[in-house]
Amino acid sequence: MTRLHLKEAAAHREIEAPASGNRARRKTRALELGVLNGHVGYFVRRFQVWIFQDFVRTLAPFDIRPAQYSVLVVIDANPGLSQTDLANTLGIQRSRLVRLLDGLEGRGFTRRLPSPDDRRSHALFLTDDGQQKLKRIKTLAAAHEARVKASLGAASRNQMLSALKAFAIQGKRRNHRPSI
Amino acid sequence: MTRLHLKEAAAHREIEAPASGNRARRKTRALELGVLNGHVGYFVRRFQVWIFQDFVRTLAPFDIRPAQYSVLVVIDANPGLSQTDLANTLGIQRSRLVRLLDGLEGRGFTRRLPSPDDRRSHALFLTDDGQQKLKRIKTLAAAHEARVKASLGAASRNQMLSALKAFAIQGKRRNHRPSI
DNA sequence: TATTGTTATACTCTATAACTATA
DNA sequence: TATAGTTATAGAGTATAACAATA
Repeated sequence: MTRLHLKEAAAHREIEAPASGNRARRKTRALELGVLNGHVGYFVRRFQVWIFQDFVRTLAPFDIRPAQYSVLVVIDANPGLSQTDLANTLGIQRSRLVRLLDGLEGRGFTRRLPSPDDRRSHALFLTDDGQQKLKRIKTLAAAHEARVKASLGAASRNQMLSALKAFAIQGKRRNHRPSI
Repeated sequence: MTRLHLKEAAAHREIEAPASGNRARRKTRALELGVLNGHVGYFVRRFQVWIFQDFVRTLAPFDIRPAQYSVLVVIDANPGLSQTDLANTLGIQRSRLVRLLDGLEGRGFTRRLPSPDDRRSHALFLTDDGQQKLKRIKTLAAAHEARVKASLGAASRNQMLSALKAFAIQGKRRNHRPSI
């Protein structure tokens, strides 16, 4: 307890100090991350936020967010799939997918057709317009991906991608829950 | 357009098929990820969600979430820092940090003391109890991290960590905004 | 004028539970 | 009984704008 207080006091003093170490007036202290340096999750999260920001910015002309993009892509790659299958594939809640599809359908990207063999479920398709727009969307997404690659370095990017894919595949065995 | 419709029809037929390829009755189709396979962001996001889920589950005895953990750790490593410095370090909004600290302070983890050299700002500290609890919290967090390492493989995990750190450091030069 | 902490608002997203109509 | 789609709710998190006190 005593030691802790001394430690606090010392650090407190540190910010009281002139802090003229760098240049004119130091605006931000150099901060320690402590044990966060040993947590992959911390850096993964920061990276993910940055990626999403860049994605949203890049896709702004189409007003498409990452989740919407993944929905469009998977429907395009698996026409006629059900909402449950789509939700499970993407690791999102069925209930969340409903509003996601409502939005995309309202904007003319997707359609819900009656499933031919189960009257409870829908068969999902892209509209013709949705298909055409998706092509252009994919071009912008590719530009985004190039930026990711550049900011990470091609080698690291490729290593990371295969490591994460291995994790994802392994995850299918890990549990059967919607989230990975 | 014709080709697209044919493609749709073919896939549609696929789900109409008996689908008895695997075992008794196939519950979920094997779905294609399409171009998502080329997007790091998709897999990073899935990984990040899994990590957070595991973290929350592991830290449940202390009811501590990732953001709260990172706040505690950085205050512990930089006693007396200001809210703005903390927010910038973690890449979160100043406005978000307010409620985060309200919660932690209400639970006796942290304290806001008046800054000695700027009456606008606060100097943040852990309470004695907060320090003691954080030690035990770190133990659980380490167990979580071991699980991350195991599910990723030690080699991939280390590569990923250093690649993400390099990205984060580079990001400090990239822009001065709070988000990385 | 600029910055610090704060309040407020809008959206996105995760997590759950429950309901209906089908199976 | 179980499943598909849906509705509703709670909470976390991002993004943004504005305000009072202080620099």
